[in-house]
Amino acid sequence: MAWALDNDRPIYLQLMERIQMDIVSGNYPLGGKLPSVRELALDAAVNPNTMQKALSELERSGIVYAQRTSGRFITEDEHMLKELKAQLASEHIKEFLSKMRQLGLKESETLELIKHAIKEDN
Amino acid sequence: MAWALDNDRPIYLQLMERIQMDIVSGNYPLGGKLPSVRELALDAAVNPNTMQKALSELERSGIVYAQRTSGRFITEDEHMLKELKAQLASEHIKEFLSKMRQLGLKESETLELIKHAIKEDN
DNA sequence: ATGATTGTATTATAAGAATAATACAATTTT
DNA sequence: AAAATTGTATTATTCTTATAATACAATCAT
Repeated sequence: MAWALDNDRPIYLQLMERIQMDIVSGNYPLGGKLPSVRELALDAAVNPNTMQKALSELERSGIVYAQRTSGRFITEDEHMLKELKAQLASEHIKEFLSKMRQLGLKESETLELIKHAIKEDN
Repeated sequence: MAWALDNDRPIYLQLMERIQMDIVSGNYPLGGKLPSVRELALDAAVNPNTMQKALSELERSGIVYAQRTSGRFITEDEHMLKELKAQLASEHIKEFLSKMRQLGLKESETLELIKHAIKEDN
């Protein structure tokens, strides 16, 4: 699948989020090896330096770790990933509800719209 | 209220969204006059040029219009604002559901989380 | 009439982001 | 042993964004 990047935010941030998503959702296996910087950069149609930046930033959160010459691996800490997943979901919900509130929608209205959208979506 | 800008996206975009929100939600009255560029820039703690850019961009969508020396006004087209509001809500929902799906959550789970968050929120 | 306020335009500067083109040391693969 | 692959580092260039400091013409308020 294409990487669907937009120009409104720094690309390296979008790469971070995408990779984080793929890890948390199990798209990349627990403890497994990530594709190399260069390979990921090719996939995303992005400069290797930009991908490198995204990955090294991800390391600071501990979700991945690099081994200098054999590659970069996903954490084996399952608990950490579950926590992260819950945290990301919580942030999305909070942000979404805030936006809908700012639009002047009542929570009941928002709930109805969501239900409706879910039905349509299939 | 402070304008709560972050550094992850261009400021002028965030200003546009904020002002659009305030208009659509009725925070600024239909057909009313907006504060001047300089005043809004002061409120937002932003350079006047940046605010000017945000406002002139907003004009392209027709939601506001400028009168060269008397100020800038909100459209009187109530129907247009309602359409815009519905469109923004729809976009937020679509984006939100997409993110939750990427996280690996089922729609039923998402729905439950939303209900839970709404209860907590008060 | 005078002074203040309006949107708008111009020029300059600084910082961040992204790309490009290499390079290197360490390891793994052949 | 040689070649390929790994993460990482370096230097340069371009583009966008944001700020800064003014300036101007038209209108409004006094």
